[in-house]
Amino acid sequence: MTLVAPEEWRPQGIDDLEPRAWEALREVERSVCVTAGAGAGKTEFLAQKGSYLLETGLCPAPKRILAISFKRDAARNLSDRIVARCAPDQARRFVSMTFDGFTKHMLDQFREAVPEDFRPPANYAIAMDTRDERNDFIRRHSFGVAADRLGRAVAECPLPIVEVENERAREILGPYWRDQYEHFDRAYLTFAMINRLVDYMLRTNPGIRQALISTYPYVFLDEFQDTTTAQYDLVRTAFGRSDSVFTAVGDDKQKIMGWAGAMDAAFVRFTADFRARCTALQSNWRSHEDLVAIQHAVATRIDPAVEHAIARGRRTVDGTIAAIWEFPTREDEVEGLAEWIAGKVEGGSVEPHDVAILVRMLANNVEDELAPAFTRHGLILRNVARNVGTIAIQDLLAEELTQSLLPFLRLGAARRNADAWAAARSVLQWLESPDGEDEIAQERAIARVEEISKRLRVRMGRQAPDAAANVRGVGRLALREIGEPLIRRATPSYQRDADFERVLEGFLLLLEESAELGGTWNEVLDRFEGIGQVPLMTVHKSKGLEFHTVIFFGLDSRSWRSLQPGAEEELKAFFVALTRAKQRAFFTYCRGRGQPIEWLEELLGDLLPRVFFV
DNA sequence: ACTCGCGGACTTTTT
DNA sequence: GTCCGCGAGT
Repeated sequence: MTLVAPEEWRPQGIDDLEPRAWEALREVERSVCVTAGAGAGKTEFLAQKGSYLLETGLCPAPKRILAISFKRDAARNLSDRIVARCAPDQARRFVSMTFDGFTKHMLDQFREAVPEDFRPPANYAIAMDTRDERNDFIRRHSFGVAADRLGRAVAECPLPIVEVENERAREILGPYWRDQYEHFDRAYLTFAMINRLVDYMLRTNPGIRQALISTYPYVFLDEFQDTTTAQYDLVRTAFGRSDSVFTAVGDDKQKIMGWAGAMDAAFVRFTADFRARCTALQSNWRSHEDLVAIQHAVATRIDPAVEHAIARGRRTVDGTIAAIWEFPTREDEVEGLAEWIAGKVEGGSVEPHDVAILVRMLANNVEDELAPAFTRHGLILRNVARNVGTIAIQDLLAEELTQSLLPFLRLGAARRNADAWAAARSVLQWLESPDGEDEIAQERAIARVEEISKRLRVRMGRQAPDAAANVRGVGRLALREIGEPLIRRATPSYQRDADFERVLEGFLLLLEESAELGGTWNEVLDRFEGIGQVPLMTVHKSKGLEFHTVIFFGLDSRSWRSLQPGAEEELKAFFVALTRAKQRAFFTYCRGRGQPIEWLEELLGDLLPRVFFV
């Protein structure tokens, strides 16, 4: 394998990196802490740095890079970018995992090394850490604690429990761990527990820690601002005071997970503990200049020392690009919103799926409220958090099953679809060798894609998507042709029948539902993917996404806690909503639902004018 | 039957 | 920060 000299290495797929990104990329001796604001190209930066380390041999075989993300699609996205750039034997040494994937992997590999007092049995199961389950425990033992506090305590108290200082926590956590191990048909571990077990195991086994350090001289941490105390403790136990070089990337201005345990001042602590050098990327590739100016005004309120981002997006719309829309009543607000979107869509200036409706919370309730008005205006609202069966639409679309079946269904619907071809081929590649071990022959892959899509084309040509049975049948045929056992083997979470069935049933239900309005197979698949529909989601779910136009619905104190100074994360949530927009951002509000926006006017002045609807 | 005060939920990811 | 439900008290 030929290596590139570090000074000759160039980024791939993009023209160039900004100077700050170059510096952070070339820093391979010392840990770096990179603040990547909205639209700064966080994932792209990590992908470039990964390629740099692998292609220059700065991370030589058999050493590896460990990249830790929070969400599965973020981990996969990063890994895909590395695979697209690097030679297979290099890409294989880039280990991109979720935090929970990494800790579970560690526990499974080194379970025997966990001290006996807390060693879980080999056949433990994963418990979803729901509020209901915690409340069930609290009721059974008559403890007077809130479910959220219990969850926090489990995550924050290191093992062994006898050494926990807080007496009350000790009293509750002892029974909690015992219950999880013994109360049910077998041991059920939550990810927070697994985190603590691995931390305990590493503290008591310096040899394993050494092996870990020597395997991973480089560690990437994505979305660092959301790291929980438990995760941070584990990272420090594993890699603190070692030579491993960290690249932590995130944006403290977008820290909106504090209520779920995200650590305060993560960047400050990290910088101190890992003697990291801090830098901030300057570009915003997402939004245009006028939006960036507004974003900056809010950013300054969050962090007075923040630099002004350099807007790299081009403005393509005329007129007002940001405003507060004020309506007399909630009904007017709903109607005005639907009418405005319908007008823009009919005018052809924007696609429905590029206009996002963001809410502070309770998206399901808002869906019920908005849907009738949207229907009247010929729009389809898509609440991405809505469950089909027992899985949320947004999660379903990111599932391996969906990602595997959809390209083939697309090819079944239309022969010419270059994107679907490429996607279908990479699905087969991944199924045949999930670890990228041996390349399947190009011709064979092409032949199989052709063979499978031809069978689907025949069936889909014969049967229009007009009966539920047809639609389900085609979905199942795609699964059979590609190979259910193959898909299940390649995806750890599909090993259990119940988990796989849950995703498959969701897939078939959404497909069925997408066919209810009739049309061609391609139209059905568009509807399945949400093309032509207006997405609705909470600000939290919108994190990391971007839309042409963003409309925040309900900027009132009933759904939005005080935006007063001090309610830091609320302001940050407002910032996250604002920064999802590429072109336009509006905030709706109706009189008689509180007056939370005074400070906004004071802060943004003419930048965010109020527009009165009657 | 009513009020008052208190506490909890809201916002989410993960094999 | 606000809403909702619950139990205690009138």
